[in-house]
Amino acid sequence: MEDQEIRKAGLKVTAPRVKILELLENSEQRHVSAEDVYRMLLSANEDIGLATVYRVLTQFEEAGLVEKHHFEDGHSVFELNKGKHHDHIVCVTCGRVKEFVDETIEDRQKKIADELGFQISEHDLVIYGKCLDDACERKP
Amino acid sequence: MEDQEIRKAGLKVTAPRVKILELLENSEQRHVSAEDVYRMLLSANEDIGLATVYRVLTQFEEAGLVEKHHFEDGHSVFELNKGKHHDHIVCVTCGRVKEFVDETIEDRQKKIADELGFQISEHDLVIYGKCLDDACERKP
DNA sequence: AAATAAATTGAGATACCGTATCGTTGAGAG
DNA sequence: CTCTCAACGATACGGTATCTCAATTTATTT
Ligand SMILES: [Zn+2]
Ligand SMILES: [Zn+2]
Ligand SMILES: [Zn+2]
Ligand SMILES: [Zn+2]
Repeated sequence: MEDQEIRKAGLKVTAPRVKILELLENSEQRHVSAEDVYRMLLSANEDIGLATVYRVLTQFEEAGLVEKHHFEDGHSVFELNKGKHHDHIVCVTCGRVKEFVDETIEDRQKKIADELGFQISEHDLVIYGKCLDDACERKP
Repeated sequence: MEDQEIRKAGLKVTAPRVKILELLENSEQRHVSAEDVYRMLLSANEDIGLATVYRVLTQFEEAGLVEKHHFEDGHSVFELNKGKHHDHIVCVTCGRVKEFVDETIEDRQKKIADELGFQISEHDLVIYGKCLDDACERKP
């Protein structure tokens, strides 16, 4: 269960942590903000404070359970760590997010960092555009 | 002078706009935050409000005079628009920023957007790492 | 199972970046 | 020069995220 993962991360097993991890694993959307999580918890009648949501997500990030990304629209989004790196393409209209991996891009970045004298630690690549999905429309 | 550029952008030529544009053109650092600009203006004994700095930078961005980027450390940074697109590599220790252009990466992104059904509008690629500069150390 | 020490929680206060408001000032057209 | 409206500075405000703190809960030790 989730209990094991939480324990393995060096954290005590508490109701909020279990609920949030469950939620991330079962969520329709892979990429969710802290507010998204908070609202989902409210819908599920879970009495968990917003501060706790931020705290737990941050702890999960530090433990490597989740990753945090900054998209342009303002707030951070979190996603379960799948283990393999990927980048994102985001629809500027409907917010849909897709993931991709391109080894060529990855390799070029290593080369660039090398040439410019940087020991690369990570990178963020986000492509923004308009998706061609039929149901694409601005969110309320 | 700067007056021409501002006029060409469709904006009235006012002291704050001229001062801020001068500052961007003469600044040691190409990539500066609104707060940076504000502090530099204070140092130069210019009596310009922070709200005006934000306003003017935003107007410059809308006019295409400057570009705005989000790095991970929190606040936005602005830079004069050089006309040609480039990406950034940022030192996580000292904050040094270098620019690069890689046509291979640019091409791959177009291809990816195409394959995933997105009409690409822009992208943000930032590499983070530790620079090998002698004077690299965490800022106060 | 009860006691204990330490970590975690929720509510609210607080911090931070950036924007909106508003009365005053000043650019620039006529 | 006059007049009009954009732009200004100060300050209040908004949204996201963090901090504080008393009360609770966990997990370990009797
Ligand atoms: Zn869309
Ligand atoms: Zn992802
Ligand atoms: Zn740049
Ligand atoms: Zn450095």
